[in-house]
Amino acid sequence: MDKLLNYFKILSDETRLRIMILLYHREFCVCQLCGITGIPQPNVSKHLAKLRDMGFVKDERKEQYIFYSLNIEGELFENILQNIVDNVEDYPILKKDLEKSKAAEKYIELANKK
Amino acid sequence: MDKLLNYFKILSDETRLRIMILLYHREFCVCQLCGITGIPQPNVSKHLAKLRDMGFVKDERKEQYIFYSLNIEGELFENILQNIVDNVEDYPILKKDLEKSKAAEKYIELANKK
DNA sequence: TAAACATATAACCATATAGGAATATCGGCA
DNA sequence: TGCCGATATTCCTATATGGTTATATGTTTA
Repeated sequence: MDKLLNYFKILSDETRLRIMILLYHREFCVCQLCGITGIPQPNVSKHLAKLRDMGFVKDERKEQYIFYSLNIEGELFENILQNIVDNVEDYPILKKDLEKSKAAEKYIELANKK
Repeated sequence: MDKLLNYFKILSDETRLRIMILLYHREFCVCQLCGITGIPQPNVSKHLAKLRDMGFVKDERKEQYIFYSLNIEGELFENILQNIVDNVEDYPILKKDLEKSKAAEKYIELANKK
């Protein structure tokens, strides 16, 4: 039951929901998530750590970057995320995130050049 | 988006999830919810008030009792509740609640006789 | 109208949580 | 090895949340 409650707790915070929806599409590194969402880096890292501890994402280092990806099993959770994505027109913040995520490489290059 | 976040916030608390799953089956009055779940009455009332304020349940007085019922629109939310019910074997607390709810009238009579 | 019951509210406490700012760690590269 | 960028962690604060206990409100009935 705790797992179930944790599902919902995770999704009940706007920052985490934004991250989860992005990761539902593909993996991103921390600086990409920061660039896309505009959320400060320590904040993103802290939420990712919580998501990792709860088993909802996994991380993998690639060179200097650490990429996070979803690590979910069970249809309920996937159905929820899919439904949100299907109705993304109703959630402007999520829609903008997804649009910006199409140029996600940019947020790596920018970080490198600064 | 707030509505969506509220969905998940509501479901991320065990007490509220138990209440919601019960109300997903049919309406109950406060004392029935207390009797079935064993949760203290002020506690149940407070959660119901929050659910009502958020628009997820509605109340209707019938004689001395106030009955609460679900007031949800949209497939996402119903699908979530349905999925939980379909897998109720995984959640012993919810299963026990539902079993006790079959004799829900008992908790009205008991209250009356005490 | 007074008593009994159903429900709601208030006061209080403990805990959890999220964000911001500063700093620490860690890996790659000059 | 020492610097730099990427990420993690710590400290602090403000706020929200849930439970418990006591009390208030409202309805029925005798």
